[in-house]
This record gives sequence, C-alpha cells and structure tokens, in this order.
Amino acid sequence: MDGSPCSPKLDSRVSDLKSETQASKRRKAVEKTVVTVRIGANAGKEKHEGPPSDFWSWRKYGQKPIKGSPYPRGYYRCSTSKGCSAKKQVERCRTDASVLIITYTSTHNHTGPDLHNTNLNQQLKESQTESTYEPHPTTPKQEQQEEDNQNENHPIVAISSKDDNEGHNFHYLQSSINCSDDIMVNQEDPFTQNPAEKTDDTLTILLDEEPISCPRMMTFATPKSEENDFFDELEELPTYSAFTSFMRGNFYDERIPVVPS
DNA sequence: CGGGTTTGACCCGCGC
DNA sequence: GCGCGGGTCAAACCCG
Repeated sequence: MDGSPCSPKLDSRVSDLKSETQASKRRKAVEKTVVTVRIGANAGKEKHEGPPSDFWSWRKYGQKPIKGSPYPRGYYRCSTSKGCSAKKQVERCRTDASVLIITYTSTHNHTGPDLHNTNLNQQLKESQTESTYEPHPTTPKQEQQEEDNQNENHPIVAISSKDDNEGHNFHYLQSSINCSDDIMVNQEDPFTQNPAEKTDDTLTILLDEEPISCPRMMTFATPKSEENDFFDELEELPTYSAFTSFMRGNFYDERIPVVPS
C-alpha cells in the first residue's frame, strides 16, 4: 500500500486533501457521542451483539487492538452517503465484555435513508442489513469467541455526549421515548471514569429486564420475522432511540448534534 | 460484479 | 526529541 499512487511522499498531497479529516480525526476529536451498550452477559446466543446503532449503513475501514484492552476496536464509516463523514468506533469494554462502547464521531451530513418516506420497510431492511456490519460481521472467523460471551438479552445502552472543547456541545439525546428508561445519557465518557464502576453502575441502571419495549419497536418496525429474530439479538437501544425518535418525527432534531466547532 | 471485510503499513498527536 | 498508541488508508480477499 505504499508503492502505488500513495507513496509516503505523495502522502503530503494526500494529507492536503485529508488535512481536514486528519486534523479532525486525530486526538483533537470533534463531536463525540459515546454509546454504551450492554449486552446480556451470556445470553447464550452465539451470533453477535453488534452495534447497529442506527439505520445507516456502516462500512468497516479498520480495526486495531487497543492497548490495555483484550478486544480490538473497529472503525466504521457511514456508507449510506458518499460524502458522509460520520464515523463510529466500536469496542468492547475491557472490564466487561458484555458492554459495547460505541463512539460516534462527526455527524451524518445527509438525512437518513428516507425514513420518513414510504420506504420504511426498506429502511428497516437496510438497517437490518447494516446490523451485519458488526465488529465481526460477515466473517465468523476468530473473534466469534469473544462475542459469544456476550450476546444480548437485555440490551442496555448508555449514551454519553462528548464535546470537543466546551463541554456541552451536543448530545445524542433520545427523546423521552418508550425506551428512554433503557437509555442512559451521560455527559461523560464511559471510559473516562472507572470502567468497572461506571460501566457497572451505568449499565446496571439501564433496563435490565425491560427489553421488551425496544424489541417491540423493532418488531413493529421490522416486518421480517427471520431478520427480526436475528436482529432481536443484536439490536440495541441506539437503534430504538433513533427509531423512536424518528418515529416521533423529531428524530433528526434530537440526534443532530450541534457542533459549534 | 459490486459491496463490504480483513489486514498491514503509514502518519500524526500526545506524553515522557 | 523519542517512543507509544491511536486512527486511517489502501490492496487483497470474500460473500451475496
């Protein structure tokens, strides 16, 4: 990957092009939304707990082992729209494998897959499809093991809003939906605190036996029985929240973070 | 055939 | 100034 048109030298030019991207992607961090998803400890499922997060399509563009964490972090980019710079990082809580930490970076510069339109079914379908993107989506190769341990039963989600500088730029606020109980909105990064404590704490608070409301939404939203079932396992609150929100018609208003940059 | 995933290498920010 | 670690890119491979 270097010999081609992108030799280290050329990189300079590339950097020029991606100067913006790089600049924002680095540590500077732009808008960040951290979503903690708790998947049933060992639900007993062996598929995947995937981070569907939303009905957008995500394409994995990288994966890296994180120091101190036995689990790798996956990097996803929104593939729904070409120019969309929305990204997300999916990683497992090192202290609690049943906890997924999904960090959303940047926002979608496009509307969802026309959820409001009549193609709801299609959207749903897509969303289901994307659910396959998981950290170990189509390739049940190795990590399968890890995932096995935590497949969900009670999807618990904690959403934390992180801003780049100020301290309160935006939030992925999910309105007070049915699942609101299941969703937790934190203002701090789940990782900044004591993973063990916070995770445990936060997640514990979340729904633990009320996954019904969410799954239900999914059900109603997803006419597919097969995928539905399948989805049932991976679906997370973010999806619900998004769904619910969008269902309420405030979807975007609520999710679109306002980044003063 | 197209889209997506995997994997290794490269680049850059940050901490020491 | 150096090293570490994180984040992204790109080519190859795989699956639908």
